[in-house]
Amino acid sequence: MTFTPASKCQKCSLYSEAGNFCDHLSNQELQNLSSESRTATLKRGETIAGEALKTWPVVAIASGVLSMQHLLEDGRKTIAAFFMQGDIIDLRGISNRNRGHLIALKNTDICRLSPIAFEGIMLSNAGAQHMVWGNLREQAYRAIDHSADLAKKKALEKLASFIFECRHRQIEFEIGGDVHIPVRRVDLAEYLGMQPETVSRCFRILEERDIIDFVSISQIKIRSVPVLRRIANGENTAVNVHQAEEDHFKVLSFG
Amino acid sequence: MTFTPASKCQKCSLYSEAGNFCDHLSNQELQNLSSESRTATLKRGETIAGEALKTWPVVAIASGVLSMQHLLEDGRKTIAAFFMQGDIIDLRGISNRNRGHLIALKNTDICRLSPIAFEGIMLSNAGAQHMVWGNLREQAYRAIDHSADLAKKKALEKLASFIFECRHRQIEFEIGGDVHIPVRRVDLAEYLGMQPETVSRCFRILEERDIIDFVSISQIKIRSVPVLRRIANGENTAVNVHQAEEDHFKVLSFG
DNA sequence: CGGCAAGTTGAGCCAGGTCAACTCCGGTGG
DNA sequence: CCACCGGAGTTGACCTGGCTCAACTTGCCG
Repeated sequence: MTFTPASKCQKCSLYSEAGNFCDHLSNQELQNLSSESRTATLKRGETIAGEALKTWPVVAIASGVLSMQHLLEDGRKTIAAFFMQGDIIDLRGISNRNRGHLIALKNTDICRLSPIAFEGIMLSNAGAQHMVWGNLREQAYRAIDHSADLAKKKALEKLASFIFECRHRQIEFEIGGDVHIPVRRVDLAEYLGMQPETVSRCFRILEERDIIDFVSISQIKIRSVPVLRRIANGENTAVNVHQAEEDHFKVLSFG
Repeated sequence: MTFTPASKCQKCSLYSEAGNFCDHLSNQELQNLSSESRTATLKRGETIAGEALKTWPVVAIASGVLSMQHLLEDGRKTIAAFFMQGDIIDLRGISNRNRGHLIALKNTDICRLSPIAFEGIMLSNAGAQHMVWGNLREQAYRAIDHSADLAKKKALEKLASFIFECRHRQIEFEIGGDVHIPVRRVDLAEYLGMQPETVSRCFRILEERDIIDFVSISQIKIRSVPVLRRIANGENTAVNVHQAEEDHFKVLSFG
């Protein structure tokens, strides 16, 4: 029952798609890392147990979506971050404080990397180090940007930002122009700090104003990138186009 | 006019305080890094020019507070993250997108590290790599936690969380028990995504309920850590103590 | 084709935003 | 030493965006 690395790695996107972590490794490194690591598939709603994270604090995502969820005492739930294909989550030295839980939002393939093998590669393989370092920086600045979105933006603006975030993160060569929303409305609401009802209403507003079209519930087409961009950037004029029209009608009815 | 590393480094906290970056370097590394790097002092409100960040994208903070600020088109401003002593900000490959600006919130000493020297150290010095890696992870998870705070917490809960964040980040051996708020009310409001007026009101509520005391405007004493913790964790019972009393009065006046 | 989860729509309400007035405090100059 | 100033913080009164709750529609799966 000895597996060669190839058997589990060759069909894994972390190895087979350029730019991902395992793509940077030498055969020797891959062989070693592979034999010391454990793959798993999580179904939607499943979480990675806290115990498992202590011995396996480094998790690479091969496909799907993982979320970092925080739960308040009274049941309010927040999705603080999304992790997708290619992201490497390094929780070493973090588990002791009351961090959130890693929960799958759809079926998700992960690979728990051996911390020792991982650390060794990080010291000896400049290319791999560069990639992981860049990924972590990306995670950090993504979280910082997300904080900025949550802090002062209105619901519509947050949703517009989110659509751009999806577009930016999805693999380029997908269906031309369309943006894929990879999570349910509820998850989206928890990520953006709003209610599912509000998400629904805001989508409808964007649709009514011909800024986006729905191809399916999770697939949208941006009809006017500039307008959506201006909304995301908090430009009042963009949000108030509709408002201005209403004012116009009021003036008419008064005259 | 040749400076020995000692002249500018020996009085710098990045070198002199244990655990910071330069403390991990060999004399040779320090000498090299020092001669290739540039120190500077920013006054409150001053920013690091975008141009400078392209050639000097790695900034270490020796003292003071830097903020990452995002500006919306209509003037709304957000502080997305704080950076303090010991933090290393690595903006390589980030400046192209519309990230925020680095603005000092008080007089701040920084050191712009030579990217080349920095990269070299990261590849050869395991201890330094470990420290920087840990610091970046800390930044990432701090931002993720902050997102969780912003998303679903109420004003009072956010403020309580912030007090704990301050307590956690300040150097341990400071004035016993007191928590130092290192920024102005306005900055705090921008960080927590609320109005300065609301910050003020919430501080007053915490004070009225004997949960905190003000030693000075920027120095508070936590009188009940458990209660403050419960508020920060979003436990309704903690927030509603006051509410319950009011209900009681209502019942009385009705009877 | 029933049953359940996900999403949408509507009506009412409240936490916190907004605006304006006021206090407090450290610095400055006569 | 006091008068003055400007920036920071506080307080009060009012108003609204988005939360809440409840009913409804839609779509998926066995």
